Amino acid sequence: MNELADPKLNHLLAALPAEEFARLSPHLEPVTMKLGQVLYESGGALSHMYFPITSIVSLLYVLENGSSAEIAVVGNEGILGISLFMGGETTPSRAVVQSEGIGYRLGSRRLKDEFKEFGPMMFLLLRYTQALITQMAQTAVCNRHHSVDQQLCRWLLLSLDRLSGDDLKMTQELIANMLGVRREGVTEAAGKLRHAGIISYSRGHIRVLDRPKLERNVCECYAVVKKE
Amino acid sequence: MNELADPKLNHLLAALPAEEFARLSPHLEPVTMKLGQVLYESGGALSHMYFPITSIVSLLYVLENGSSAEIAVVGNEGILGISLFMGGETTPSRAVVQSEGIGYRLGSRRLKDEFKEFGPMMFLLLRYTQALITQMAQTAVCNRHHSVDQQLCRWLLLSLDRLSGDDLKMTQELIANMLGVRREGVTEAAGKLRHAGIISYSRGHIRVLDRPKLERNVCECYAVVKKE
DNA sequence: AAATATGTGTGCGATACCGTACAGACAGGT
DNA sequence: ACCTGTCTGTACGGTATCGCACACATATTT
Repeated sequence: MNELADPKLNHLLAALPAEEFARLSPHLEPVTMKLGQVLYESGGALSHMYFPITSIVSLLYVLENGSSAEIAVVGNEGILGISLFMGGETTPSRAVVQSEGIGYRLGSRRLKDEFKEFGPMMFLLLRYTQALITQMAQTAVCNRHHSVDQQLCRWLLLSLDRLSGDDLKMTQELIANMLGVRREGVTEAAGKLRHAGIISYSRGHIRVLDRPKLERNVCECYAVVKKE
Repeated sequence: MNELADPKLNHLLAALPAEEFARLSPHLEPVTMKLGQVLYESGGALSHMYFPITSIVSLLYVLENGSSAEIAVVGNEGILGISLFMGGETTPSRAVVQSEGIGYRLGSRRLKDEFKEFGPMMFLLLRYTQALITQMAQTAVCNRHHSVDQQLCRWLLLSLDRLSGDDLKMTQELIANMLGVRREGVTEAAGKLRHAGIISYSRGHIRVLDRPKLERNVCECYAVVKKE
């Protein structure tokens, strides 16, 4: 990668006043995030905080028996590694790259120093954490009360919002992991959407054809999370 | 109430260094929390932060159609109103008193001032928030993957841990609201536990007879949340 | 070209939970 | 003692999701 993306494409970094950004930017390290890459393991130590630019990362919570559920999604609107400044050294969830792309990262030491300046960075991080909590809560109720069909719509839209095009590279198997349902359930729900002419897909490539229709199928949870 | 409880029975206040506690304590206002009382409405403004002593409060997330799910429980180990210092003026969830009791509260203005001292209070609050996030995440996966039976066990144990005795005052209807299931589902699950000699109950009074057995029925989620 | 791996479609029966309906048990007030 | 409201027990069909099994299609490797 010869051309480096502007760190300010991450909304959080963009919201930082010039002075703070200048102080931080020498320490920002560009990283490419590969599909399926695990940034944090659940219970593991955190060495960096990540600022996605074109990538999307899922926060998964994994049970002992291996079944899992997505509790939040982070794209260029947010950051990964909030536990770092919240006081824990470890994170309870696993962070998996859901859509390949680039981003920046910041060493934990540097981040903590910046946080302890009690400046704009701290308030930004806290406000984002608040938004993340909201997203988690909404996801939790959605899990409980809405059908797989609806959840798939929500998931597609949330992913789409964080990407430029109408394409996403993602197998039904992986989506099933995120939603915490069977792969067959996703196949069926996706089949309905395809039949309705809303999406098309094949072997790990999904294309959204009719976004307005997709939005008419989704549950209220999408709007709430989007507002963030 | 002539006799006032010691504010330090709240773990968070207890963890505060003497100096900070002295500064805060004149502003702590004792409150009684009645069963079913709503401390915060979802989307509403927050005037105070609450420190439960003998009460237990549930954080509920309510959908448009009225169905709800509990996303976290707070007793004397924690606080209510984290949105206050996280930067939002409103909270996304509804806070309902689940077990009658007393507590203290602190005006939002005073709290924010204290938070901005960037002292021990801030770090305590942040660490607790981290624990709360963990609890929310665990609850979310539990919702998705575990049976009503297991969730009821978890719920009973979590409530019990925050009380002194083996009794709780709580109808099956309310438990159902918390777990986001039908009342009949709770009746059935509770019936099984009673039949197994683990609990007894009648008209809003539940008594746990055999806690070890209850713990053998619960899912892993309980242990994780308890560790906090 | 053949062999293998990966992703998707489909078709069961099993089951957990839902929605609804109603009956009985108990508490409190008049 | 009665009425009324609240809490609990039970039943029944309906449905979404599960768990499993297997066929098929399309990439990827050999």
